[in-house]
Amino acid sequence: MNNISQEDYLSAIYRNLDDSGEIKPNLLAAKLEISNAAVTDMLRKLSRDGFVDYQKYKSIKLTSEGESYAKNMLRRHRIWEVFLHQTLGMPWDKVHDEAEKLEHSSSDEIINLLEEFLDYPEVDPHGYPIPDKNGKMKKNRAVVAVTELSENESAKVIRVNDDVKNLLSYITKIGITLGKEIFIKDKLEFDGSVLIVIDKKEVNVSSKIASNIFVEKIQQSVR
Amino acid sequence: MNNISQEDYLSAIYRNLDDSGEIKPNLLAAKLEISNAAVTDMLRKLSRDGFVDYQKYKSIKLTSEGESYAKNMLRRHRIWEVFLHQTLGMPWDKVHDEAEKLEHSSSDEIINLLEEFLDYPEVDPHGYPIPDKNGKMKKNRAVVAVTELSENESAKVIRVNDDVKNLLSYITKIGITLGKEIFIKDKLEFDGSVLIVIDKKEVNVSSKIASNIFVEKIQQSVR
DNA sequence: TTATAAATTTAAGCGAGCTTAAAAATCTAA
DNA sequence: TTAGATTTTTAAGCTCGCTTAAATTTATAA
Repeated sequence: MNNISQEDYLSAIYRNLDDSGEIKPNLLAAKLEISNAAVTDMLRKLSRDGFVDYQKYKSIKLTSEGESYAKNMLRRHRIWEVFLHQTLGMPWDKVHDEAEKLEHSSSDEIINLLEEFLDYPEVDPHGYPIPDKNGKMKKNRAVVAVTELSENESAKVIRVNDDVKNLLSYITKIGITLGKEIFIKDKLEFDGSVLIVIDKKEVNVSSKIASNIFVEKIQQSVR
Repeated sequence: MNNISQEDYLSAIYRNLDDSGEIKPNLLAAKLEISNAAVTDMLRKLSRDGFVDYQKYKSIKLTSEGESYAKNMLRRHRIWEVFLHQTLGMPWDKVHDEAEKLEHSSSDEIINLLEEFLDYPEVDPHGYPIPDKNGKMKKNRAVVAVTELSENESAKVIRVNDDVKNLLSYITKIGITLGKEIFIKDKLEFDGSVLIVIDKKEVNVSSKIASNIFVEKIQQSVR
């Protein structure tokens, strides 16, 4: 390919597919923050080049070629994120934007060398799995959003959505990192927010934020 | 700035300034492999934006802002080269092209972190000095091209031009690396080529290549 | 000095990727 | 079922960075 714009489209499509593996042009336009008309335009090109299945007024699917390409972009992105965070010590709420630029400018050769240097990491700094050279990717661990937890449950943070603007920097402020234990002290019906305990401090977290933090429940030990 | 094309122009201008700190549009067009007309076009924009001093039909100069910008691009480029070669083990004849892409996609923050990680390298893998954060750069070491050596002189390779296509991969084939000692066995008048000894093997090197290899003479010990 | 060559600019035009506005198709809810 | 809302496409137009061709300026060499 060799085209930043087309790569961005493929990435955005892949990241936002619905349960049936499709995405509507309208949502894609919103994610890319461009007009619907521009999306229509580009879809014709991506279709012409064999990356998407596209028919007028229909939802968009990726062809298998498009999917491999998108998955490879995801691989590049996440490997760069690991490098930036782990090797260079960049905070996890900054690596997404930087990786977004780097992923367009690096050959597969660099990515493979980086992967080796990093000793084949399995997840990025936000807990998302990294596709291997052949596009194989571990399934996301079976996690639930914090909104799904009940009162008095404890859980361990496994993954955090890195796609939503400013979410991460807020999450960082209240002390959440991967692996951290949290305790649900209270769930507030009227706005869906959750009162959680982190590091012995109580924080009220809005439902929007809680729905983007994914955890594994910790079995309460019987005393 | 935030513009790959303009960054490429500034880099190319800076890298190819003549002794009086100027470059002609014609040469710039050749280096960038585009038409003279395109250069004229872009020069107006770079001038409008305060990066170059430009008057119709005159040679191009960089403003101080343009020079800082270009020097920073050089810094980014060379730090990436060191990383690719030293940390990832990429051959020195491949790092230039890869760094050319990465240099446009990395914030100063990444570059500064990389520099620290690499422990403040002074030269890139081809022996060129790396500007520091403030744009300060060690002078190139006082070297001479291999074409300047006389018969029976020994010398140590200090720097190699990384700008000329395919030069490096050829140089690598005949065994030249930074720090390597060479011995001038013969100079052939009729074509300017040089017969040099590397690792006890004799190689005839054309004057074009020899003029791009820079060395320090080694004082012959008196026996 | 001047004719010719070379360099540079101007002019017209092209494709990519975007925009807004209007038209057409599809969805949704009474 | 259908009217109104929403989504999608089409159409026209913009900027950017490039091209080729022609015009103009500058450099060179007889």
